[in-house]
Formats: sequence, C-alpha cells, structure tokens
Amino acid sequence: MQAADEPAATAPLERIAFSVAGGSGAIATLSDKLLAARVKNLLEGETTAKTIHDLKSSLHHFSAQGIALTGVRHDPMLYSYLLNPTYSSHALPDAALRRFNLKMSGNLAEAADLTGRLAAALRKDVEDEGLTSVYDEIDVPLVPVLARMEGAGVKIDTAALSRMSTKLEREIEAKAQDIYQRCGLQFNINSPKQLGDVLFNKLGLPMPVKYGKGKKISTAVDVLEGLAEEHEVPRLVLDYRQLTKLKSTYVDALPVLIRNSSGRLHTTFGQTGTATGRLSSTNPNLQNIPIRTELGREIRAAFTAEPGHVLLAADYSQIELRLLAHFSKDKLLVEAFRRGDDIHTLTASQVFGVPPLMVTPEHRRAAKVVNFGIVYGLSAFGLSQNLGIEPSEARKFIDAYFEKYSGVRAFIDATLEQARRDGKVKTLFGRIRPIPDINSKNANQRGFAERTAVNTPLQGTAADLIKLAMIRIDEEIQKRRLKSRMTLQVHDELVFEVPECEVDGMRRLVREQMENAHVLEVPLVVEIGIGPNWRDLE
DNA sequence: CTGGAAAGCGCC
DNA sequence: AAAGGGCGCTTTCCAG
Repeated sequence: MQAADEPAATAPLERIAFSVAGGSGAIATLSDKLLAARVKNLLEGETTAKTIHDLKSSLHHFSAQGIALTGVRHDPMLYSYLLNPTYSSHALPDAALRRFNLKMSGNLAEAADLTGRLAAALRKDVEDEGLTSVYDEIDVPLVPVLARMEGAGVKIDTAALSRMSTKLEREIEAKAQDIYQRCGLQFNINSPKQLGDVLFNKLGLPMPVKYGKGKKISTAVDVLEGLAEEHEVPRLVLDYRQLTKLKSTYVDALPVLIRNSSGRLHTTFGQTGTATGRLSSTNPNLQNIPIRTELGREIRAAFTAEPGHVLLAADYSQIELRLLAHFSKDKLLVEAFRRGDDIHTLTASQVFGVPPLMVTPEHRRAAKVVNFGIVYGLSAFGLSQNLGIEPSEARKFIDAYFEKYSGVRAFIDATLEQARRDGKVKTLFGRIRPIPDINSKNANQRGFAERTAVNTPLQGTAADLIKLAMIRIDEEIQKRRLKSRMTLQVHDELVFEVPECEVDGMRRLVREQMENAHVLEVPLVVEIGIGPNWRDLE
C-alpha cells in the first residue's frame, strides 16, 4: 500500500484510519500527530467497523493524549485468525483474497472499504463458528495489554554484552584454528556443505546411513554427537556452533535493537502468528533467549531491572501435562497432580515398575522424555533415538505408559476421532484449529496431522489460560495504579519489572491470577522467582 | 545485488 | 519412508 503517495484529502478521514488499521504498514508513513488525529476521528465516529490490531504499538501515544481505545470492536485480522489460525498471513489483502476472492489493487479507498466489509463478513463467520467469546474475552482484551508490554520494553546491560562479545570473538577464533589444525585445511565451518565435505570425505568419518543417499548430507547436532566418539573434530564443531550462534543471534544482535527514545529493548508480539493460539515475538524474538547452557544463562543475566526495581518471573509448572490430566481425567495423573507429586518420578515408577523412592535420576530423566513425548506424539523410533536405546525397548516403555495411564490413551483416541469427524480440534475455550490432513491417504501427512490434533488442544489451552491471566493481571495493575510493568511473555512464563515496594503485592497478585483456573480438574501451580536480573531469580 | 530456500538451532 | 508439537533469527547458497 502506498499511503504516503495517496492524496489524503481524497478519502474521508475515517476511511483512511480503517486502512491504516487494516494491517498495511501505512502507519510508518504517517506522523504520530496525524495518525493520532485520524484514530481519534475513527473512534469518535459512528462506524460499522473499527480495527486496532496494528495500532497497538502506538497505544502509549494515544493514551498519553487521553484517547481511550474503547469502542473498538471489530478487527479483521483477529477475526481471520480465529476462523483459521493456520494461514501464514492475516493481513488485509490476504484475508480479502480468501474471503471474497478479491485481488486488492493497493488503492487506499479500496482498502478502507474492504476493511469494513471484511470485518462485517468475518464477524458473522466468527459468530457461526462459536468463536465470539474467545474473541470478546481473550483476543480483543489482550490487545491493549500487549501494547503496554511492548511499550514498556525491557532493560539490557549493554556493557556486559559488549564484554561478552569481545571474549567470544577470541574463543571463536581459537576454536576455529583448532579445527583447521586438526582437519589440515581452512574452510568455512558455518557452511554445512563444506563441513560435511571435510568430515565425511577428508576425514573419512562414517556417514550416518539415513543421510547417505537421496537426502543431503546432514551435519546437525545429533549426527555430530554420534561422531564425537570417533573423532575430536565434531565436538569442537559443536562448541564452535554454540559460541557463534549465541554471539550472532543474541550478544551482538540485541544491543543494536535498543530503542533510542527509551534506551530499552522493545519486542513486537504477534497475535495472529501461530496455529495454536500462542503468541509469537519478533524484532527481537524475546521468547527464545538462552537459558540452557552456562553461556546462555550469562546472556540471560544481561536482562535486568532498573535501579530500585527487580524482575519477577512467574512460570506455570508442567502446564501442558496438567491440561493432559484435565482433558483425559486419567485417575493416576489427576490424583498425582492433586497430591502435588513429582510427575516425572511417578511416570518412572509406573513405566519402569519400581517404587517411587527407588527411582534413579536416570529413570526420572527417561520418564521426563516419555512424558513430554506423549504430549508431542512421540513414536517408538523417536524415543529410542532420544534415549539411545533399541526401538523395541522404547516400544515397551510407551506400551507400559498407556497401560498405566489408560485415561490418556482414551483421550488421545477420542481427540483423533473428533478430529476425523469434524476436521478440526478445539481448546478448552473453543479456539479452533482445522486439521485438514487428518483423513489423508498419505501416512506421513496423516501422522503429522494426528500429532498436531493431540498437541493443539494442550498447547492452545495453555496459551488461552496465560492470555486470560495477563488480561486480569494488567487490569489489576491499572486499577491499583501500580508502577509494576508486565514486560515479557514466554508461553508459560510472565516477566514483570517491579519496584521494591511492590514486590510483596505483585507476588500475591500474580500468583493469584495465574493460578485462578478453578474450572480445571487439577490445580495450576506457579513458580515465582525474583531477582536483579532474569538469571538470578530466587 | 537481492530474494528466498535450506540448514541449523535458540526457546517453550 | 518417516520417525516430536509450536515458533523466529542467522548464515550459506543460488537463482534471477
């Protein structure tokens, strides 16, 4: 769309605001003042459709001018997303093409017109699909919450990252030289093609069978892990990969994205970007900040609070397994969560046939893989790969699991049956995801569809629950005029920046709202950490 | 020179 | 034959 070139005077102000809000990128071409005036006009006018989705990042500006986003009721992007969240884009031209089979010209007035007509048509569809309450009670109320979170941003310690960058630079160079030395030549370690050539042709390491023919040679983690026993280079490459990955993706990239006006990092949350109802995060993605390795935790420690403040992070404990318990009503699982048992230890005890007190750490680790695997639809082959055991042995574990957790088996079967019948699955709150391949004759496609059908209600309900908690917590923060700010959401975790004096109140408020889901068969448990940075939370 | 696909990998 | 659900970012590589 060419908003900047369009003579604004030719279209009514109200209609221009429509097109701006319709997801076109036109916002960037308008001055804030002009935009605010147009939105004000839009909101005060008698209109059939009002959209806000793409305006959320400017919300702080509007509220500063006393313009409330009340009366906003219709957003074509959110409607389109709810009707079928699997499309990659819900922008106006894409949604209009799908709903009306209409190719947009780029004319501003046309865009404005279509935004209104699309909203009306999609609204009807949403009502017919029973999605009204998800729209009214979850996705729309969440918009201003996300706007405030994006506006608040998060502080990062650039000096610490700068020091890390210098140090990593040296370590990467040393690691590269070591690899060159041992391989007897210099090459681009970052190039899988060149690396594969060196490992398998020059060094003569065994090519994993499944990658030998037809498919390309793989140098992925699991392959290099397997080769690490044969030769020292694969391990060095894995080290090198970790260092370069973390340096380029986080240590060097994040400081560049700090906003001048705030000195902070501001992500953009995508509300229409996932097939399950989860949020996404871009520019930067703050939902994949490292934590697993020591170096990763060092990076995470660079996420800090302002002086006089602390970070408060609240995590749902095992939310997807709890939802599995809820949906399946499996006796063993439900009772375990009600008692507050360690679920991985219970599964280890059940699957390996030993008393809970006799469960070893290895048992528990394997059981953890099994528990998560169930949620994701893991196969015997996948489990065997993961645990380094025979597929036949993995099959026994899986069979033993379903033997003990018979309710889970029944839930999976019922979910698949429903998916085959309706061609879609639902979350607890009625959010839908079409599963078109569920009856496919292609076993591969059907397999994917079946795993998706089982996972989506769990992942999607977890997403709904945390969205609801976010709405309620934000409401309380606003109502009580607290200084605390919600800053990040990482799927089952919320992060707040809290003044020292509000810590106790926020701890109670956040726990209360996140655990508030009395409709479930099992309690939701939230673990809260508080500290000076995102790493050192206690 | 740019856009996009593919590989790889960070998180939940 | 494939083999674990959901994302976004960086790099390489190649076509246009």
